[in-house]
Amino acid sequence: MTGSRAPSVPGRRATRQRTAIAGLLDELSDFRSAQEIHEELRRRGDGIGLTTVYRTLQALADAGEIDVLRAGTGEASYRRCSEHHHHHLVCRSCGKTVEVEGPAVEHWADRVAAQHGFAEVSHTVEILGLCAACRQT
Amino acid sequence: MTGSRAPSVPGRRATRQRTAIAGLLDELSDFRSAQEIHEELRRRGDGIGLTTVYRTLQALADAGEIDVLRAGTGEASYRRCSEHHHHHLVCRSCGKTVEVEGPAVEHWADRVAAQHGFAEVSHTVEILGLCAACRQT
DNA sequence: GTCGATAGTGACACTCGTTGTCGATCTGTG
DNA sequence: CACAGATCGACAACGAGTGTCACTATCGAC
Repeated sequence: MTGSRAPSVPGRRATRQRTAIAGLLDELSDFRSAQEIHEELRRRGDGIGLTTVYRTLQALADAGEIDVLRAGTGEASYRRCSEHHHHHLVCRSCGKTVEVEGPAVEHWADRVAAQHGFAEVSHTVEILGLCAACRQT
Repeated sequence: MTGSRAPSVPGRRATRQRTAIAGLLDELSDFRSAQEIHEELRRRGDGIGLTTVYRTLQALADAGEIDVLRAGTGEASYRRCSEHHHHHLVCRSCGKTVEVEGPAVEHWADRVAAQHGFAEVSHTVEILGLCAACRQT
């Protein structure tokens, strides 16, 4: 349960806009684009600029507070995630997201990279599929 | 006349431009963006339009003849690859690319997806690192 | 070989996500 | 409270990629 904490991480100051974005991210559980977040905030009456949303999301991502997912078009989506290393299982229809772990995958990636003389290894693993609910229809 | 194979896959006709693009892809072993391919062809004297390069690469990708990799910015890179399912180990400095296989990863992805009720599963796995040569410097 | 239908080409305008600019505004501090 | 500097946001700019459409090259038919 998230009681209260400092929702500002971007730079340092706590502003109305940053609080609003952080709050919305806490509510949402699936990946949302910057534009969607901007729209939702405006719908709620929070006057906020698109530029600010972009900058704040990027800062949060840089700080590791939220995860970024780049869709096929290169459009970025954001989501508040748990802190430990994990990957995502995303429904390609409704966007439902499940965090998954795979120690075996981590080891495999490191091993393969080492075999080819690569160091400072990072990796991206995303699984796309159709969730049970979306298949029903 | 028709001593060589048919390098055209996009639509059906074999044109000078398509032959040039296919030929260049055969030479290169690392991922290149559409713009880089366009520049290189022009440098060689092949008069070719950027639009045509984009369309041809996309058609080749749709036909499964080449692989697409989307960098952080969403910029797409293309590369002629082997036909069987594989993933890439890419040097983040020089772009050197190695094809790798990981049956364990495939199974893991399918299993995890099934556990959460997901079907029609696809996945992306890319490993980024610094190759031996780039570390030396 | 040459004709003609038509797939293909490419200069250009345009979309769209994202970033840069810069004066106005707000925050935390002294 | 006053102030320096962080932050905001309207707008312009950017860059990858796509749509348009008149012109051109390919290739099957003859």
